[in-house]
Amino acid sequence: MKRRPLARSFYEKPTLTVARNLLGKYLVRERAGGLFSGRIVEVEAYVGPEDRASHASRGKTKRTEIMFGQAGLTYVYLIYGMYHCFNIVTEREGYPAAILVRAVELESGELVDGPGKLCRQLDISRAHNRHDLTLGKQLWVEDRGERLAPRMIVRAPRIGVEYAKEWAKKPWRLRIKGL
DNA sequence: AGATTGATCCAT
DNA sequence: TGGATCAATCTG
Repeated sequence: MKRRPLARSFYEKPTLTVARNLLGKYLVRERAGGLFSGRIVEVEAYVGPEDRASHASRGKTKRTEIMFGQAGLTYVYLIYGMYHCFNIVTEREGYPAAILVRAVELESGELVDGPGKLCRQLDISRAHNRHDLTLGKQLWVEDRGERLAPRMIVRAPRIGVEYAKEWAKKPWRLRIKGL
């Protein structure tokens, strides 16, 4: 099967637009045994330097500088010393924004619900930090023709960011309805 | 509700 | 250099 990674232009757009467009796309992982993929069913947007829920809101550090970088690259970090979270950088260079992929549906139909479990399942770790998703190697996102009507997308506040006060209320978690 | 676990960040 | 924090998950 031909590899058709989404182009950089897909990611160089307003983060909420990219987030919406990511739902129904496929996250593909290349392993020794072949290709494994999951249909993206839930994401969260982290947008701009003001967003207190975003790691980038405390400025550019060694860890977070990737969020200020080129769209279409990954931001993978370790959380609670145990779990990895997989994010995709969006928008223009210099503007910190990314999308956390929270849940996918495997080819088997199994729902992998939660960013830590998702990374464990697809064997994604910090080794994949700053990986370029537009190359179609090891890890990428592809379009398999699914188009979601707006009414199929449910918006809700982001998980686990209560410390962000006002920003925690923003409905920047997007999920395919019925999952 | 509590424990887990270690990288990161910043101030003591 | 020490300690608080954390975009999560599991167990009870």
